Amino acid sequence: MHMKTGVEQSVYAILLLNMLPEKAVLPGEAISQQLGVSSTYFQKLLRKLVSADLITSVPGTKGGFKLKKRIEDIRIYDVYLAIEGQQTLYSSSGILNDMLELCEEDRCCLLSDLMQEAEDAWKSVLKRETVAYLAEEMQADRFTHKLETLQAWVKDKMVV
Amino acid sequence: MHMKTGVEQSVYAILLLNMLPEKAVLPGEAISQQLGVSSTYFQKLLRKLVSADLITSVPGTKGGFKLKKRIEDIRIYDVYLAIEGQQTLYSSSGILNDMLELCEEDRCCLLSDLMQEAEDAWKSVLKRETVAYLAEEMQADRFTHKLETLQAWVKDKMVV
DNA sequence: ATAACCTGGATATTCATTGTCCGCTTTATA
DNA sequence: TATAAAGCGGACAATGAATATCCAGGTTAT
Repeated sequence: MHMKTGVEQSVYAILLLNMLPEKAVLPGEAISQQLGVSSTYFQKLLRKLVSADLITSVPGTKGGFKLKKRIEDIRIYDVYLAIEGQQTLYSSSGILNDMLELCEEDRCCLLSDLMQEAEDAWKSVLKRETVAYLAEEMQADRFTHKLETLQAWVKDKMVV
Repeated sequence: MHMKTGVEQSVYAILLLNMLPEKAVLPGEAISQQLGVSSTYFQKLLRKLVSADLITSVPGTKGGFKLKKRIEDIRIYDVYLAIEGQQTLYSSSGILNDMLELCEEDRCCLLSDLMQEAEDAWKSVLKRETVAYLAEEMQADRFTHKLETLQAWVKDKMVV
């Protein structure tokens, strides 16, 4: 039981895209390189973010990706949902139904309600904070110099 | 990101063992059959429950498994921990460290704190209820007849 | 002594995740 | 208008964790 690495990667990709000036885009290849992840695979994750309306893509020369929403409007949960999808953390395998030989209408799982409640509690934390919250955290003093380097890199790699 | 099926299986195994009279044990083979799962694999899960001090095993002829704790003292979280272990739901892959070229002492992940909080919220629900709570749920009227059948099966398969 | 059970290690299988590849469309620019 | 650079989507391969099997040991009742 472990969260996909794509969620973390996507969050940082969004923080990168947030450094872009208006109208500019960043090619997927560049993003992948900066994150240090497989570019062909990360393109697939980027498309999931596009499908979830978190970012937009521009095809063609001078194409790339940019934010569709402001980071204040992107909850961590939105990123999780875009990458991992709707599947629940727990799903019954129906053991009890077999053990008690329950008919269709009586089918149940003693754990489902509790697990659902636990999952809701988990999600509620991810729904509480947005990516903007992380951007603020990144403004810590000890990072300022490093951040400037990163912003310079973005200016170098961005197009239009 | 999905919980192992072994957690659900283990919970129902514990409920089965709870039907045993004092001193009696139930062979692992019988348990697996009742749950409808691979017996050789489930033996491994049973040993995890033994390591976690939730159940005890008796080797030799007339051997088997029985509860070590009362189900009132077994939290759902205990079962989860026994099967899935201590690993956290989220662990940083250190992307930010690479992006900002942070030295050892500055290493950090913006997501870690939030994810830890979410996980704690999730765990707190699993820590709240015990297996006894599930046993009560199972007492629902519509199950009474089926439960008697199950208890008869336990009496048939138990030893000593 | 034997049979029935648990134990622990080595190993195989399965499956979701991760990663690659290719042909396609779109668009800036020469 | 041709070319190059980018995203799109599907087919496919590699990886690794979860699941499953097997076997050579221990233990204990009969």
